[in-house]
Amino acid sequence: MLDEPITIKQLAQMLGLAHSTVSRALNGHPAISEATKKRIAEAAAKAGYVPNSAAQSLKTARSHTIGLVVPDIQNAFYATVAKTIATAAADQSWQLVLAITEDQPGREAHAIESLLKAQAEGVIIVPTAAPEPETLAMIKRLRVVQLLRHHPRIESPAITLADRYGISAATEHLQALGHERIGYIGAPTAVTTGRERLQGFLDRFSASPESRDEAGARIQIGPPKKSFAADAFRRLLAMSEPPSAIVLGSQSFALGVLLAARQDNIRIPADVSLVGYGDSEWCTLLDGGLTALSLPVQEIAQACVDTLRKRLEMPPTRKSLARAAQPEHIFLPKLIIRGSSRRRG
Amino acid sequence: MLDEPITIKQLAQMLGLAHSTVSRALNGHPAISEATKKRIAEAAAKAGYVPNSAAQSLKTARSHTIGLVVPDIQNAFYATVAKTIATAAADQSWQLVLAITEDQPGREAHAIESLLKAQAEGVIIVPTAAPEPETLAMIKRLRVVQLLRHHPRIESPAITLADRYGISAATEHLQALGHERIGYIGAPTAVTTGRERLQGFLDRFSASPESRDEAGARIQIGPPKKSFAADAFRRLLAMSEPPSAIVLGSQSFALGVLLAARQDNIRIPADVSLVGYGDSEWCTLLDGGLTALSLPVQEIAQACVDTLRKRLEMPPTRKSLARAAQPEHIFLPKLIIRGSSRRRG
DNA sequence: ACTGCTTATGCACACGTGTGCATAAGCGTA
DNA sequence: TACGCTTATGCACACGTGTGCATAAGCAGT
Repeated sequence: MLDEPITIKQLAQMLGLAHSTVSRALNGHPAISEATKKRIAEAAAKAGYVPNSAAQSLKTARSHTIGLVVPDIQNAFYATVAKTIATAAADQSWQLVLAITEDQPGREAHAIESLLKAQAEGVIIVPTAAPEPETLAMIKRLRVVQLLRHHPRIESPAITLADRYGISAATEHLQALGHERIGYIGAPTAVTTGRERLQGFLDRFSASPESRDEAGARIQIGPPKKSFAADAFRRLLAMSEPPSAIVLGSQSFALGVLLAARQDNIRIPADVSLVGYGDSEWCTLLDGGLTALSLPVQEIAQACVDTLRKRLEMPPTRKSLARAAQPEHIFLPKLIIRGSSRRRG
Repeated sequence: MLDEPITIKQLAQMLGLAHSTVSRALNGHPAISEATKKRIAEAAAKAGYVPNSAAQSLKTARSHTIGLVVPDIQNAFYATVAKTIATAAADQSWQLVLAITEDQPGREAHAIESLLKAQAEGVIIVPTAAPEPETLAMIKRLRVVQLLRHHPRIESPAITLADRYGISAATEHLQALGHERIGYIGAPTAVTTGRERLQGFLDRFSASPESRDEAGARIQIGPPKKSFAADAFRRLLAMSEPPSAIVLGSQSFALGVLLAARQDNIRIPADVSLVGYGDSEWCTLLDGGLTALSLPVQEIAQACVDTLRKRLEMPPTRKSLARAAQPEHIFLPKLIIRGSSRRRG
């Protein structure tokens, strides 16, 4: 900003050439002699010439821009995804535009509109529970890959987790340890992930209507915040027949529950067994560690990149894009058994 | 991509108007009647018209783009900064371009060049230890705010931490508890932060050359990785006269050290006292918690945004920008005393 | 000398948008 | 009717870049 940027025309004038020749030389056009190319390249470097990508985008209709739209970058899962995508983007000379929705459809709409204006070539998005109709219309005009959540009205490949299976396995693990009264703290069911996970929990109580009703009474659904987890945990333990084990349905809950337990002098697993959702780096720091569903974060992030890249290479016909709109990758969470789950004693 | 984007000309043609009239109407120009404005706005919404920001940038010489260049987005500190900046960016209708350097000058160069091409209006950067000369030249042409680190050859305001003071206070705390043999695990001194922190540690041993030499022998410098922290911790404890307390000089070290201690059955603080750098969310999860230097992350992130915004409003004259190049904000870390530091017994 | 072929370069236009200037329409006043 | 003033709209150009086409130069073959 201090120095006005140099344009290709000025550079050409300095060299006594037409700007078209300079353009071709810098883009490696075969019709320009090596000697001229070299001379131009050196002058460009010396003058600090940098092409204006707005002009390039306008002319070539290629923005070299991709978008990443996530609810929360402070979440370790999304941070890992962001890192993987940012690295891949740099390798491909893409520009990565980051938008954080905090699960608010308004912010989501803003992000998508901005990416549409910028003619983004691809977008990786974790959709909110209820995107605005305008947002859905705009998303149709972008090449999208959905991550984790899968909104029914967004036609695009989706990279998802077998959440229902995972929570079901976690619950089964507790049942196998003799626990009968099992609680569940889960994220809102407005999004697919929340629904799937709750369903996975309920699946383990489908034997009789009574057991199902009983399990239903020990369900706490709320926002993925530490504070909610702590409150929900205390509510569960305050029941007349409190659970002897609890399944957590979101990454964000483990810490809140553990801190509440520590404050209230509840011993894990002596008083309550616990299964968390998603490994945290501090999982092994507790005595005995936290039993948890481990998510293949790296693999998921890589799948995002690979899927997006494949999608970018596709011809932009309605047919081929629609054909590839089926969910492509479903990853399995893996139950890692550590010290926080123990046979009911 | 499925539907070709609609241009303002097509929209104008549909309405039987000149595209200039449509442009003025959409931008709220006073010379267009309210009735016409309304008609145009409705048609635009109906047709899903979205202006091409490349063309807008080209014409108006405003990119509405800012950049964030950080070493590592998985680090909680940078994640918080990213969140704050992303939120502010959305509020201002800026587009946020994220680049991750992993402290590699090559990646940094790539990021800066990309932002320069995109005519970014402002950049928040954590510079690497040794930016390439070309990178420095390019940075001169952008409006920059430096974060945490302060490279001497980058003329720009910097938001920094009083690292030397902080580590010095942490060391003093341990000395006040009767510890004499104190170890230090620190990040490389090629960057300002690493140097300042080490200096803060050494400051507490400047009484005599002997004490200084002795302290120097208990210093471990290496990459900010958990694995290095664990190794360094073990090396310190394997000394013939091992330290009774250790100061950690980077966020990334606490977890590595704690896990190594757990594996080796070293009790904290019974065997070794510990002071960490930076609060982690799990700090209070340990028995008694981790004594640590708490960083005002929120405030720092907000200062970045405020400083950048102020800088963007400045007239682009060399003088006014240079005048504002002095470091503007220095934040104080605050020592939070928890259970991991105890009187030497 | 003329033709044909390759190589190297310039001219002119296009991309989608914003904006200074000119123009047209409407309307009241002399 | 002619004039001036306001209001509403269109024309034409510019932003920086890439590219089809034309042109110029060089050179070999008839």
